[in-house]
Amino acid sequence: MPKKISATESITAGAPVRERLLDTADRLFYREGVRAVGIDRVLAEAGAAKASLYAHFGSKDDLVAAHVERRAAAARGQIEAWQLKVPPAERALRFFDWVVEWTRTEGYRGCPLQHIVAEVCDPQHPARTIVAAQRAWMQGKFLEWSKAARVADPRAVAGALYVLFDGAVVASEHDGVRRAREARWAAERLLAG
Amino acid sequence: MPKKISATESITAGAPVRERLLDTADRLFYREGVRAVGIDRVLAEAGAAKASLYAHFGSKDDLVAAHVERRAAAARGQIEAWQLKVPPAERALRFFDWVVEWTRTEGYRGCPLQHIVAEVCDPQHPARTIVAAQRAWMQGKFLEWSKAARVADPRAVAGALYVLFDGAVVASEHDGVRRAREARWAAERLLAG
DNA sequence: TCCGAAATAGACAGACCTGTCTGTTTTGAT
DNA sequence: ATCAAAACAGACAGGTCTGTCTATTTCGGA
Repeated sequence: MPKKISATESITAGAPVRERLLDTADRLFYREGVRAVGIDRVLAEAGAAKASLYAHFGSKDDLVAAHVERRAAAARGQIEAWQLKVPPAERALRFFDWVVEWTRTEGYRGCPLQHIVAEVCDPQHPARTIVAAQRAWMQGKFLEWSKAARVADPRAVAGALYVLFDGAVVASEHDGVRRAREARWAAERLLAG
Repeated sequence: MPKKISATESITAGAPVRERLLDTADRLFYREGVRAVGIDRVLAEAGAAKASLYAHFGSKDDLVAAHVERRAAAARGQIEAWQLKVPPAERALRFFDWVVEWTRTEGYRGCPLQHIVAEVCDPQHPARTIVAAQRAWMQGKFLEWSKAARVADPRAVAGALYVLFDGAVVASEHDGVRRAREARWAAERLLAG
């Protein structure tokens, strides 16, 4: 008799258990928050045993960190790939097209990295160090793009663009895509002047 | 023998119990998050009995909502008062001075209203409706100030300023006041052009 | 076919959570 | 001084949480 496959675990059923756990945790943690989702929910929806989770990840905190690292790495990968299709001088502005697309995606609920900082107040938490690293990486990108855009003050513009980006991400969570578009409009004016 | 006063409850000890509870909840919820703080913590630090909490607030969710409403009302009050000291045409820009001051305050940890949306995924939660109302109010303010600043496109500028505001608030939580200052710099350029 | 590694199932401990309920003490107004 | 409302103290129920542990099953390679 074939192994039973429940509706909730159908997406990654059959995959190695570590992948199944991370896929499920990633989805639930983003959708409902890392504190609201317990281990048992993840195990049930992943169709995995508790011992497997602790063998692969060690603790819930480390599972949360793995989820954050996966999201961060995915974002870096997408941004790097997207970059290649855009001339360097246009990247600072057209990055906001990428943001608009992101905030338009089904089930968009804001930035998981921002959420972690809201949910986990301990700055020593493994997930928080990943967030800090990602922010440093993003800061570097904004500076690189601002320089390539040949603006008068690349450092100031890079900082302003980062604020616009953070704002677009969180404001779109509340008010919808219009905020991401407004951020793009603002970015255009900052880069033009 | 005088009533014992513990160190943690010293700030509002002696005040009516409802006020004591709300003060304590407000402080703990903001500092550690509404899910991380249980009512037993609130009761212990407020020096109150459980029955008092449920008599005055009905449930933890309603206590959370009261905390959010208090923060929202305090922000409205501060902004209305600050407004009076600034000529209408300068309000859009100089609002960001207010933001800089806020993000400089001791123990600043971002916007409690943004945190609520990250922590509570149910849009029907009483606290979420308060957040939505506050955002509508802020949107009105930005539009009013943008019109008074006599910019070419007040609606677009108002939207951009709101994104900058959200961004300043969340980015300063991660990276410190510099982000709020960068937001002010960007606002100045948006309002000048 | 057999063996070992990996995964599963699930009981269990110990802590914490919200909310209810009972009984006692305090307090303030008459 | 008396009485009623309010607050306190704390047990209790019923649930959830993370993490550990034991025992069983699955499965691929030699």
